[in-house]
Order: sequence, then structure tokens, then C-alpha cells
Amino acid sequence: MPTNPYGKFDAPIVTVDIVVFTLDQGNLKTLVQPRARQPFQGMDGLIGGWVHTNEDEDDEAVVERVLRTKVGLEDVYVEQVRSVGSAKRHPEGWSLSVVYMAILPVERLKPAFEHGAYLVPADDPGILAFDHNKLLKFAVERLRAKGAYSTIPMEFLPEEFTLPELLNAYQAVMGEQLDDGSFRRRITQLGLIESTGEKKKPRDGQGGQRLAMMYRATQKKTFDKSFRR
Amino acid sequence: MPTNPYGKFDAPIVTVDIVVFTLDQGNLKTLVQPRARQPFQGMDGLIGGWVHTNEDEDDEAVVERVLRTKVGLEDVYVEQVRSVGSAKRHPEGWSLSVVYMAILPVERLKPAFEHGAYLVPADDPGILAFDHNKLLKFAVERLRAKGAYSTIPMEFLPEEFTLPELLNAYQAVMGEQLDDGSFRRRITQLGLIESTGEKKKPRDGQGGQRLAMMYRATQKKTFDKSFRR
DNA sequence: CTAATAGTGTCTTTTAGACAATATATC
DNA sequence: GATATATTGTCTAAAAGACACTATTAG
Repeated sequence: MPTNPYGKFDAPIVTVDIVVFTLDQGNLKTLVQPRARQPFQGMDGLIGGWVHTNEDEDDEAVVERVLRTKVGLEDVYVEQVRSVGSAKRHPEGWSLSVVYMAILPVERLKPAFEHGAYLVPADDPGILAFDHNKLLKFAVERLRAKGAYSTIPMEFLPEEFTLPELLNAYQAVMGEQLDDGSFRRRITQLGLIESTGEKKKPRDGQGGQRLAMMYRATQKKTFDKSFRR
Repeated sequence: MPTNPYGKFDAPIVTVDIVVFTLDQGNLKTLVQPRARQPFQGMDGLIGGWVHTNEDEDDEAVVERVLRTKVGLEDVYVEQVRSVGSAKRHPEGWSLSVVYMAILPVERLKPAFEHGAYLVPADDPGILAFDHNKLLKFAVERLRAKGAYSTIPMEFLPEEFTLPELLNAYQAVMGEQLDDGSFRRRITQLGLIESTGEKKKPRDGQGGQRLAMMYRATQKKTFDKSFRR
């Protein structure tokens, strides 16, 4: 028999909502999904789901389950953004949502597309269900504030990447051009990346130039347990 | 009849826990309070309480109500730190806590003391109920990371304060000495404070030196709606 | 006079970035 | 040879901080 520990009044709804960021042709985009159920059935919303107290170990486990079951994604870099709770934001009652942002390369989004999700520009997502436009703005702010001076832009790329690709990722996050020479000098001195020794497996069929060296991150992380901006 | 929107399984417990920071003789301290009820009855814990879905408008309203009813504090600067949720952290069930930090001058804590709360060193609080030692660490990290480069140290002082007092607050937050001349130059140029024209109403009875000018913050804020470090 | 507050000048170090020049590798 | 990648050198500007010195204003 399920319990309501609140006894004399209604229990709040507790959900996670995940802003899945990716880089699509150099543009910052977010995953949205038409809602399967009421309320806001058929309307686009962030990737979200209720906490299942009988199966989820903790809030990060909720995120993992929701990403896996709703859009088929696993082993994703995620980081908590903040929480938002109010009596009005959900028509069924007092609701608290823990907002997370996730980042991954667009190549890994196929399962999400097969689940009916699709990409919209992060700065112009259209009208979303609930207060998801506001939640998205929180995540974009956090990404831009923190991303430029961290390893976050690497999460937009596959495990192995070239320096021109990494430069593009930083530029997309910061929204400005960076000097090539200065960027290379800085990024290689920081010790955050290491060469694989390989050269570029040409992803595009341009042909006709020097092949770029492949790099990878020196430390691998999916969850940002440390918490700090 | 209270509802459990979760239907088939237990509803999670939702609380806020507030780390109330103050500066006591130049030392960073936190308010703790012996718990009135089970679990952990009699043990010290952060200032916290359950979300009351029938009376709280949103999560910040929960913080205001908890501060007012548990320790008699009002009009306090507060800022969300993060949320922590898991099946294990509360013996009565799956529990999610939204952690806030609050900052105010020690002179305003009298009501809290009358409610049985007292101050402990923020870095050495003793053993607290639940996972409150961990939550406190999150808040201290955030304070130190963000505090040094923001207006946060001003929240430790009364509305009007002197530059030597402000210098002390910054030093306490950063944990290091600052150069007096450089500090004055920087802080007066940033436009964050303005002189009141008054001179120090001597709080201490030292006597025998030049009186300090009084300053106040140019913008007043209690809730950090903007959210950003 | 003494002592805390206040205001200034100068110096160094660091960092970020802009800009330029050149070299290398591939088709 | 054309082009994207790679490497290096130099210069400037901005910011932070250390240190020193002087001035002011109260008891």
C-alpha cells in the first residue's frame, strides 16, 4: 500500500527535466519531445519524468533512467542546474523539478530521434510545455557561464576529435571567434587533452589538405560529482 | 482528502534545508538547531522543513516560512545551492532536499538564539543529522567559490558599514589577507557601494583614532533571482 | 602624540588575446 | 600548387597584487 508521508496534505510531484544539448553544424541545439500524455499532450517538452521511489536510488539515477527509457540514451555527461518548485507550475498539483543539463555529440542522438525526439535551436525552441522555456533558459545561462572555462565543450565531441573540431565547439559555446594559434597553445598546455597518435579519419569528404591529429580528453567523466562552477 | 499523485508507489518527501552563514568575530559560522522530533530527535541539524503544499507558493516561499517559523528570521539574503535526493538519506522514505544558503549579520541572529539555535564553525560543525554535514560542505564550497568575486560578503554586514569592516568580511570569506590600499581602490571603483556621508557610530569603545566613513550597497537584494555566479 | 582610517604612486607578474610569420602534410 | 593544419614569436592591454609612502582625523 503506497504511503503519503505528508499525511494531512497533498504530496508534491517530484520530477527531473533534462536539457539535452548538442552541437548541430556549429549551432547549439536542444532535444525536445512531444508529450505522450496529459497534461500538454502532444506539445513539445524537455526530456523529463517523475521520480520513482520504488526503483530510483537517487536523483542521478532518475536522470539515467529517464534518459534511457524516454530517449534511449546512456553514458551521458550530465550536471545539475538547479531546482524549481511551485504550486502553479503543474496543473495536477504542487510540483518540484530538478533541472539537469546533458551534453553529447549529435552522432549519438539517433536513439533519441527514434523515440520521437528532435532538435530545436537552444535560443529559439518554440513554445514548450509547463515552464520548460524558463528551465531551458536556466540551462543555457549555466552552459554559457561555465562552459567557456571548463572541459564542457569537449562533451559535444566524440571520444576522439581534432583541434579544429574542439576550436569550433569552444566557439559555439562562447559565441565568438577565437584565435587559432593562441587557442592551440593554451589548450595543449592545460593538460586536458592528449594526442592519440592517430590522424583524422576523414569524416567529411573534402580532400586535399593536411590531416588533423586526433586527441582525446585526459580524464573521462560522465557525472559531475564534484559540483562547482 | 489528501492526494498522493504517485498512485502506485510512495510519494517522496520534499524539504528545504538552509545553511545560515554569519561572521562571528571574523570566523565563518553556521546556524544549527537541535531537532524537535524524530528522526534524530535532539541531534543538531540545519534549519529545515517540509514543503507544505497547502500554504507554500513556491520553493522560495518554503525557505521564507521555514526561516520565519523555525528561527524567527525575515528578509534574509538566500540563494539556492543545489538539490540532493535519494532513497537512503531519510529513514522515512525517498527524500529530496533543496539546499539553500542564507547570509546575514550576527547582530540579526537574536531571534534564532531564542528559538534554541546556535552557531558552530562552518568548517567544523560537529556531527549533524541526516546528511547535513554533506549539505553544509556543498554550501561552504559555493560560498567560497562565488563569494570572493561578488557582493556576497556585504550580506554579512549591517545595512551600513565601514570599509575596514567590509575588508574583514572579504578576508573571512576568502580566507586570506588582502592589501588595504589595493582593496579600497578596487572596491570603490566597482560602484557596488556608496558613501552615506555619515561617519562611524562607534560600535566598539576603542576611542582614539580617526572615524571611518559609512557605506551602503548601491543595490539591495534579498533573493538572488538572477541565478549565476 | 598615537593610532586607525584614507588615498596614491609605482612596480611586478600574470593572463588573454591579437597579429604575424612560417612550416607541414595531403591531394 | 592549393589548402587546411600546425607551430612559434612578438606585442599589447588589462588585471591583480605587493609595497611604500603620505595625509587625515579623532581622542
